[in-house]
Amino acid sequence: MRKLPAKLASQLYGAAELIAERGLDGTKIEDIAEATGIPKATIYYHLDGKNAVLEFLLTDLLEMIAGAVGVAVSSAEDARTRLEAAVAAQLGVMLEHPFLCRALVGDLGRATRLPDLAVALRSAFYEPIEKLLADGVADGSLRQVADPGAVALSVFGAITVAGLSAAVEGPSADPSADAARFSAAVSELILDGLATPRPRGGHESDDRP
Amino acid sequence: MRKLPAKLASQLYGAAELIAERGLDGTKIEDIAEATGIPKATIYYHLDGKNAVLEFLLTDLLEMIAGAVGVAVSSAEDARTRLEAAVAAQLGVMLEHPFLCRALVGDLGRATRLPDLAVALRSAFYEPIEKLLADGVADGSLRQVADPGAVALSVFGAITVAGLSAAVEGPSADPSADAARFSAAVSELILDGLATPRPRGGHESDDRP
DNA sequence: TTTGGTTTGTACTCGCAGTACAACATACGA
DNA sequence: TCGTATGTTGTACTGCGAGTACAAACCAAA
Repeated sequence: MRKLPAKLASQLYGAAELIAERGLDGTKIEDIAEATGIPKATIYYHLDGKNAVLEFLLTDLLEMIAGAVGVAVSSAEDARTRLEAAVAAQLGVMLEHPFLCRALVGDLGRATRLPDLAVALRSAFYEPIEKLLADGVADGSLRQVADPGAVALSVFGAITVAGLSAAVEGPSADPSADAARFSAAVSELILDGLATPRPRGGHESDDRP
Repeated sequence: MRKLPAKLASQLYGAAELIAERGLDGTKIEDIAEATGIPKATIYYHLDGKNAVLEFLLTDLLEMIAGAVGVAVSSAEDARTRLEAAVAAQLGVMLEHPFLCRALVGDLGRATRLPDLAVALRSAFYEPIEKLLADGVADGSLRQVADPGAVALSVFGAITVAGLSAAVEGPSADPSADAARFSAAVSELILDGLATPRPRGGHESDDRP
């Protein structure tokens, strides 16, 4: 349980695809043992069971996301720009780890029921956004909205679902290209909205009379 | 298996809260039997096991959502207005059935692995939105976006995550008020975006120099 | 009353998570 | 060199709970 040696940790990733594909329930500990090359007895020596395997993998993913987003968010730009960067960062990490993402969707329920993970989830995904929205109002780069909490939640949903479903579509040949595509789409949506009055970013051209 | 008598169906809903709370794995068939008053043997007579219980409940939820959204979408208004109505409809149903929603999040993985459900999920949530966006471009009430598929996905995410997490927060005293609140926030986001240039709906007042 | 669907209790099988434990490896001092 | 501590692994076992088998009711209709 404590501090899982690096070698084993890296081997454990071999289980991600399995879990992503069949769900944790559909995956026997023996399968994990076989896929990772770590014998069952050893797994149990270090980890408190199946859930702990998932927890380990997902914690890692969440930390990567939180890290990347953290960097994106802490630049000196205005909040609007940082929001775009955060979107790109989150989607970038997610698309780089499609199996982990799929495992996350697949066992989201379990994940939210593992207290540590629930916290990690919140701090990886939701909190940075919440903060950016507040910053944006302060620096004038984002609008004041009526219900910031609910909006932050939606923004979080927009980003995350895009990433998750991209990951579910199966691993792509060029994750970073996909990430760029999705991140442009998401940013376009959450910054400029869908209603017709002219956007302002400028990289658009929909003038047809 | 087929056509589960109405009486049993209604009793089965008694299992929703249980499943929402502990996840399907954490819920023994015996627990379900006890909670619903339907003896285990009878459950197995009609249903193909635990998954089928979940499938039954979620199919129902998804049909309710698809139905409500379907109505909202088929009015004579322009697409923008119908989009708002669809958001409100989806959130309305979701908040009316918090336990089912929680069960859905909790066992999303299983849900997506049950083929019928995956289809129902798509057609309840995603497809109507996709269509509305296209309609909106056609009737001029919504912008043309660069990547409609990805944007539709994000919109879907924005709505659904808002609803889901509202449901997870625990059942509210006044679901329809919450639904209205969330639906306003989501519509505000996806229609007008967050960037600073003036919104156009008009019910905003953030002029502070 | 017979027939055919339901309902339910009881008792069973069986797969798999988790545990126990013994044998072995490795390492680091003394 | 031994001893002690810490990891590694095989093997055999326990226990829980899903799903099954089945027989005995039950309840229409015909």
